[in-house]
Amino acid sequence: MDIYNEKDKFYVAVDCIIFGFDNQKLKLLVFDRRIDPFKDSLSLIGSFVKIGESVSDAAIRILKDFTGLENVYMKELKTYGSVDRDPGYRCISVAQYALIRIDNAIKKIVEEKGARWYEIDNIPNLILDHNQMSIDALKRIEEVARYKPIGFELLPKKFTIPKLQTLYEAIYRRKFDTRNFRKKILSFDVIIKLDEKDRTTSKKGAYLYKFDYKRYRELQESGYNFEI
Amino acid sequence: MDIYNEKDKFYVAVDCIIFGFDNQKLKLLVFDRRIDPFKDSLSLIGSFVKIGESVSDAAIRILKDFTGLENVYMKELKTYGSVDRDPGYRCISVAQYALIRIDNAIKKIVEEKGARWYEIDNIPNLILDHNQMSIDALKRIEEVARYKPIGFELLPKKFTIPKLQTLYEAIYRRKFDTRNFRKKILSFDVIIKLDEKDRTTSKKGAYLYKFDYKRYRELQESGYNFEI
DNA sequence: ACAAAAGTGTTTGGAGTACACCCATGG
DNA sequence: CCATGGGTGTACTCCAAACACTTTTGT
Repeated sequence: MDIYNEKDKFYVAVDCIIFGFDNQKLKLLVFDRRIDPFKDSLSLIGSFVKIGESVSDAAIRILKDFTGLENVYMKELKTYGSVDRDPGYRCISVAQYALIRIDNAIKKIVEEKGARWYEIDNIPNLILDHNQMSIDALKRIEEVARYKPIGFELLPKKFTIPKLQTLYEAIYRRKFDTRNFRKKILSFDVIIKLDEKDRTTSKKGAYLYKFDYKRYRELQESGYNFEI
Repeated sequence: MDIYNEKDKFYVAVDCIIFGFDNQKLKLLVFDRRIDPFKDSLSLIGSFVKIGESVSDAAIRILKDFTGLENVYMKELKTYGSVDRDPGYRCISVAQYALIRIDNAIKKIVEEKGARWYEIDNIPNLILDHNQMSIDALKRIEEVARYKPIGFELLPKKFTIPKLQTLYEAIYRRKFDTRNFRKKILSFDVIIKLDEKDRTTSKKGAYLYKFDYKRYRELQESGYNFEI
């Protein structure tokens, strides 16, 4: 074992599966490739890891290069390592999924970069194994959302409970009962009611809340379970 | 982006975190390295992925080479990709965790290979980031065991309910109530009672059961939840 | 007969689910 | 004044958790 053989060296790529929420639907960020290989096809964003860079740093760099975003919720999904996954050269990809807030700033940035949001049940053909990555990432989000409050990563800093509910309904593709949903969310005791209302979606207006990261971490340390 | 640079090529390793259960404690399989680098240190098993081999095939090959085992429950844990994780050369490792049944055959094999089982809360110093891998894998097992019946992978084909309970107590490091545990396990309806008894641990003898993989898959397809 | 593990039921509290109406406001 | 989305309470069901004694049999 442990025989060093120069032939057995690989390109290592990072591909990012980026999800956003536009207050209605859960969406995937897809890029129109302007350069070869696969020019004019659709793909996720990705790039090779540089030899002097950690895989996670590469992921952060790639996300920033393509979207301008930093401090984004991003986690490793899994490694895609089949021999023939990329016909051009032998390359393994460490896929990462990211959750971002869609606001006007990001909207503009991504459009400039030739990107588009697609609804998750209407994803177009992507290059290589990028469709599989998207499917796997979506499944992972469903799993993770079950016991970690990742939903807040997709919402603006200030959000209303009805929006939060719409988000979870988008993730799980089913409706929740308003009263039960509120009860559950509030019972976690990790969101703080603000004195402002959001009147953009109703005349009455809905109270804005913010996520209490500090309290969340406290509860998490003590083994609390956020199962939705 | 996508600039091919021969310099940016990596060795890709697979390291396997192998857990076993000896009817009492959950244990980790650790190897005494007989070759350089790190000769005479302790480590997990691992090797480089070959250029013509998928990452998952490499994992299967490595496990077989070191333990002789095939058809083992093995899943990807995560990728370890820091720049300085291996001082010798730039190398990323795709760690995999595996669950195996400890029987006499495997006992003999692993001893011949210079391997030893260590109790999970008494793991010695391992090379590189292998201690971190073990910690991460253990945490993952706890998570997965919560909603998938992976426990059966660690037990003999025929097992008793008290043994199954001991296993879960080893994974979660806490005691369960006998009556509630039985009730829960039997309610899943995925184990089949046999006509034999195991009398090795008591005079009365405990009925042996086997896992019903077919039924398990059926239930899984229909979205059943095996939360312990 | 006794030690040691296997096996068995019931009660209780809390959480999930189902369900329908009033509120506030802008137009 | 009415249309629209926001917000609230209760009853029922079911599952998890707590809890103690009997059975079997080798020694």
